[in-house]
Amino acid sequence: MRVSLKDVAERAGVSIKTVSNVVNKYQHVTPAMRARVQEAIDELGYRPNLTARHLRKGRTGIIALAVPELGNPYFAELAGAVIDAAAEHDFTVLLDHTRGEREQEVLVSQGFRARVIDGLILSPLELESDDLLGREDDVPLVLLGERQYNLPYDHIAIDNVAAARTAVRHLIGRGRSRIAYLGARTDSANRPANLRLQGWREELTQAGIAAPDNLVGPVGGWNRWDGAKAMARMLDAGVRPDAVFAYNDLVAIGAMRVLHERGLRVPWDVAVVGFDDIAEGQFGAVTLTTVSPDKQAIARLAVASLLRSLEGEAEPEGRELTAEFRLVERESTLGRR
Amino acid sequence: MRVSLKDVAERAGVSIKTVSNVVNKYQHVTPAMRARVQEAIDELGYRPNLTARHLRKGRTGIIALAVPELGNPYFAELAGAVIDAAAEHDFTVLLDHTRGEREQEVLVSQGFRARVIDGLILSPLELESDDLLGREDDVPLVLLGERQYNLPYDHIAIDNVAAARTAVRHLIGRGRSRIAYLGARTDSANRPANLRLQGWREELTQAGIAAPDNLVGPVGGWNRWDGAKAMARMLDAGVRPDAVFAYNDLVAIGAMRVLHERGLRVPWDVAVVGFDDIAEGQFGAVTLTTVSPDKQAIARLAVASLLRSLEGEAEPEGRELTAEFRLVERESTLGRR
DNA sequence: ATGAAAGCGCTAACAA
DNA sequence: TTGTTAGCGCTTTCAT
Repeated sequence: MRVSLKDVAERAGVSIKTVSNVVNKYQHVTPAMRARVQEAIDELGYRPNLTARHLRKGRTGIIALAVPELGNPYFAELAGAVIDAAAEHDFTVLLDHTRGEREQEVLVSQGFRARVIDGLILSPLELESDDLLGREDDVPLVLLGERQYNLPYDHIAIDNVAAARTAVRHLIGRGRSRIAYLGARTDSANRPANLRLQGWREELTQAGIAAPDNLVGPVGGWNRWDGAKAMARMLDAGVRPDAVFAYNDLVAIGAMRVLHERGLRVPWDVAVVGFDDIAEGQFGAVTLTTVSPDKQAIARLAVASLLRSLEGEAEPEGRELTAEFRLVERESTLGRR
Repeated sequence: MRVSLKDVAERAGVSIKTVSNVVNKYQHVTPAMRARVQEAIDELGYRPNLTARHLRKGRTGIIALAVPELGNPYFAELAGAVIDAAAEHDFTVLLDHTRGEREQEVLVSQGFRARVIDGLILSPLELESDDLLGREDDVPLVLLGERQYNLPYDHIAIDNVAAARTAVRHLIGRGRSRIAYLGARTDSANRPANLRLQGWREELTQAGIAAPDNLVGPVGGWNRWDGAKAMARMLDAGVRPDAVFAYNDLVAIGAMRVLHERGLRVPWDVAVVGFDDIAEGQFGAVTLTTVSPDKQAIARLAVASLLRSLEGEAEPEGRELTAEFRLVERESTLGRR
């Protein structure tokens, strides 16, 4: 069996408390005593049992992060940022994925698998407000992403409408006028407004440019294939945009592949702007102009929000916390330099 | 404070044990009693404290996975597979990343951050055998990846030499004769043999094709930029391969970008084969031929290995466990169909 | 500065 | 079938 505090105490001929004091770097221990205990610790190869410590303290030092899927580089990169942000506060991260399925998201929010945690960061895709309304779990929760909820949980995102408008404005500035939006989810009727779609519409309207429905491409998901299919469908329908603003980089990349297959040149025939600034967009035959959310800031804000509820024991407030974004201009709108 | 078993027991007017029996779905409980206890549980909103259970059972149900970085889609996709494989056995996954830094890898292997775990899956990049030799941590460990160690820990990988040979054979079959290898790490002198490089050399030699040193491109890392720099350096040196076998897909993608910039057409001027089969390779202007390791199998084997040491309490054996791979042929060697 | 002892919430051996 | 009780290993008053 593993050595415990008691074993060390016996070996050193002192009480458990003293050993505990040494382990926890308590101030008032005589150097001699400290050395003696340390020797016993080293000899026995003692390592504290964190589970016991957690039970006693009521904290585990673990926070969970649940994202739709790690195969989406945005979430993988975000997860990396969260791990780093958590580590700064000596927290470690339990990772789960929901496949973007509502049922999975609900389970996670209720603490289905990860009940050993001090807090939960959830990035929902399908979750509805109602699902969180009767939440029984008392673990602090913070929400990430474009979806908006009117709930007593902090929500962290960038200003999606402003970001979308920035992207569309950039395209207009490059002389485009038939700007498509790729990535509308029209499958579920009562789905709340898509903020990026809204931003697209607002900016076009303000510029006095038409925003017809046939320039809005619906998708079944937000991956490369979904983008490819949506782009193909639009072109097959005879619609010929001179620019595409995609829900995210993956959709944009899928769309670019189809444009390439059809002999349409990016950006000359069709300019493309994505969203997320995943590393993949910096390579490929045509690098991708994209909205770059500050992932580090999002991660830091999320962890800080959790820490806040953890320390204050205050009631959750449902604050809207906003991270910065910037437009990164690359070849898919500028062309090769 | 949270409700505990005791609270429920009092409320229901039964003993703690009975409540525990109900919670743990113990067989021999009368339906009436079960209903009564369940009612109390629901009324009080009782949720078991897993930390206490863990302390008692000596197990946490958590395994840790440490990869170099989640920004590399291969590791992100692998992490997803591990999460799924672990979930099948009711384990959750704590994720950590090492940035491929030896020091971080050592810390993780010693249980630096994640000491609340039942097992550890580590995918090392820089770690040396010596680092693991004096390992104090008694948590079961399993190693992943190309590096080979002669240590009493299970190691899971595909047959890297065979995989590399398959890739090179494919290129030879496409009529290529000046096949470069991109991704040699020559920075640390005493680095063990690079199995993929070895496979490249073996296959060329067997085919009676020269394998000169100037066709071996050294890299500083295994990301897209490293691939781009290595490719550029080789071309700048006046070396003109007609094919490139890259250490992984990211290096291949970086190389393809440079080839594109220089007006060299893939696959006509230069064919490219990668390694990992990340989703990104299926898109882009030219889809990527690649060696596809069975990530699900790797994940399953890793989890199974951990479970084995957990249950058997047997001494670690240092088995070599091999997952399958296959070559996925795409446009970067076949051209557009 | 150090020790004694209670107890965090749970499981499991033993009793009834 | 259900109850009693002894810890799992640690932290933390309260004494000394």
